[in-house]
Amino acid sequence: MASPFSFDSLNQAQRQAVGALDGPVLILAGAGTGKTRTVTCRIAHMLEKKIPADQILAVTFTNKAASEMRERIGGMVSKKAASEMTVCTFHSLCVRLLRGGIDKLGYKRNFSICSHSDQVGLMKQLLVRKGGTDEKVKAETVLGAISKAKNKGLDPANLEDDFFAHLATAYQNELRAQNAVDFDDLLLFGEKILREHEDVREMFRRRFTRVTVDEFQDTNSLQMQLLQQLVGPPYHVCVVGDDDQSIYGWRGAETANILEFERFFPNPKIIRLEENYRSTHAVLHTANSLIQHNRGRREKILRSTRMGGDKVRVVAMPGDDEEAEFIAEEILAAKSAVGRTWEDFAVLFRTNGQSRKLELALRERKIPYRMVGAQSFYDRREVRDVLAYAQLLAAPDTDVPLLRVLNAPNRGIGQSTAVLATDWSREHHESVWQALCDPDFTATIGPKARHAIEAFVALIAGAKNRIDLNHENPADVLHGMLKEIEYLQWLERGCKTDSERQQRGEGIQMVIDSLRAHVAKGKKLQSFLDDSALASDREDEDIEKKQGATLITLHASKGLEFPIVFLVGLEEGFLPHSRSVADGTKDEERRLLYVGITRAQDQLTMTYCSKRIKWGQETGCQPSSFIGELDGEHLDHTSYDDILGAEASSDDLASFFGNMKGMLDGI
DNA sequence: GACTAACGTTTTTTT
DNA sequence: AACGTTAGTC
Repeated sequence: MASPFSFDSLNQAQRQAVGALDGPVLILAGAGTGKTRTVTCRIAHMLEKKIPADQILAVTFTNKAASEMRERIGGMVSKKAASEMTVCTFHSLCVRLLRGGIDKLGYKRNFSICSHSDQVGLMKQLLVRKGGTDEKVKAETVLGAISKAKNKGLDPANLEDDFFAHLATAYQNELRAQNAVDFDDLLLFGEKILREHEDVREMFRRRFTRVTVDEFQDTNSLQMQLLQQLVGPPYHVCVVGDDDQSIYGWRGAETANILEFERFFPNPKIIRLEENYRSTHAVLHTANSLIQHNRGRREKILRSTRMGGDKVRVVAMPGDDEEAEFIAEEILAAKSAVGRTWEDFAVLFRTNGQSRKLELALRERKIPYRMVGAQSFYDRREVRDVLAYAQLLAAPDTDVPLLRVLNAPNRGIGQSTAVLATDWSREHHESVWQALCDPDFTATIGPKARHAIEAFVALIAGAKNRIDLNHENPADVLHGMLKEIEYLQWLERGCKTDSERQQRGEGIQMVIDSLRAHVAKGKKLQSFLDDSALASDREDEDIEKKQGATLITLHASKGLEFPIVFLVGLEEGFLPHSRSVADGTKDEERRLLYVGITRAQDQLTMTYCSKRIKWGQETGCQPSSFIGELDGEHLDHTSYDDILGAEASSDDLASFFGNMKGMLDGI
């Protein structure tokens, strides 16, 4: 059969997966088994079988993954069909649902989505208001508990801790008063509407007859409930995932969804993709030997299609300095000897804090590198501020963004005035914005602050009118407003370095440009804010363009692959992390290491140190207990000294001096 | 209301 | 070591 998606190049199990279009299907796709290719082929197959593109729904974990999948399918079949499919995250699907029907739950359809920083801002406010005296709880802790409850289908108002329950109730009331929802509410409310309104549910089920969920091991129970509402008989639903790569349990991911799939959708076809095209036999054997120590998994053994391969090295290091130097030297040596490109190398670590020494060592040797993750774009101050202003132009009644920029730049509305406004708004059951607009309120304020408030209200209202009434481009209006208030100049005054100043300016420009591009596509300001709130937190687009060796956390490395991988800090307390040992989630740490190992295509080196600088203090380290779980057959357990000694006695003098230099530099 | 100094904290990260 | 937060001062 001649197909647009090269059916011939698929293996037995992959073909089975592509062919099984009807009824529930569970695809257990091990690392490197061609999961993405299989899923995209399967959807292409649907289109070939004349299933209308607009009936196909594919749910991914991130928006980035969604656009990638759409692109791949577009390349296989027609661009047109790909654009007619719905490929998105659970959250964006729910936004669409709620924009059309959230009024059923008593919210207005122009609701705003509370970003993470908005949530924290709101909770901090509540803590001050409710906590009063000595409560030492952090906003993130409370929000975490609320989120966990929501994702488990529990009411946060019934949290065990009375204080938390009280805060949760206040938090929810506050959101409702501001006509705002948080990320979890999107799923919660979406599920509720589907469950309670048969007409909406039936409409969705007729609309989407074929549902695919990718990265299923990362879904939580709320998402599972949502999926159940979304999919009706005859249950043409396909989920794809790997329980061994479930590393987001701390965020509520339920491996039960994948382990007990048949409980939710009876008699599924279960297809295992076990043929690995990525790694050498040595790497894969080592990975398999580790993951077998986990209980309660869907048994599967990855088979390598690439026999042999270099031994996996485990290297004992004296300290973290030597570890960084060693890896930098190894990269340098392998680059010139075997003719690798910088992009072939990756260094994986457990915590972001472990990257600093590595960065220094690489920089010293002029090895270009790219850090994935580290500083979140949407956490940058100027980005948050500008988005807050944009939010005010769309709906000024949302308090958190308003309070955020009320005095940024300083305009003489300080903390005390902000508190007065907030109190007034609560007493009168209105938003802070309404309070600021209310002459009865401003009359209670001193003349200086009153004039400042009037100017602020005029600024926002004027800009909003230019968009709503004059239909000017929101990007121009926002840009003009920032210019007018000299926002950038104010920000720059607080900068210490030129590069910092430049970065701030770029951040502002990026938001404006992004808004402009959005408007050019014919979308509204509100939809820009939705997308920004739901956008993946990282500047992913830029990372791929950047050149160099990759420095990345184990979590962020999932889904990626590299010819040569270094995995650092295999020490008890780091991997497994001490907190996870305390929480009794060591299995997840094992999966994390498993994910790290299976990133390697050709060569893998794991290191551990006897001592390490932690929080500015030298601490002794023990090798990770996971090292002992690795099967020795393809393992080469050595030490830093062994390797240096061996190289010194060989004829490779260049390498010897290279290492000497490395050691001296490290002192 | 704005600025500075001491203080405490530090896993992973997406929506 | 490095960051953000908070309390205290001008």
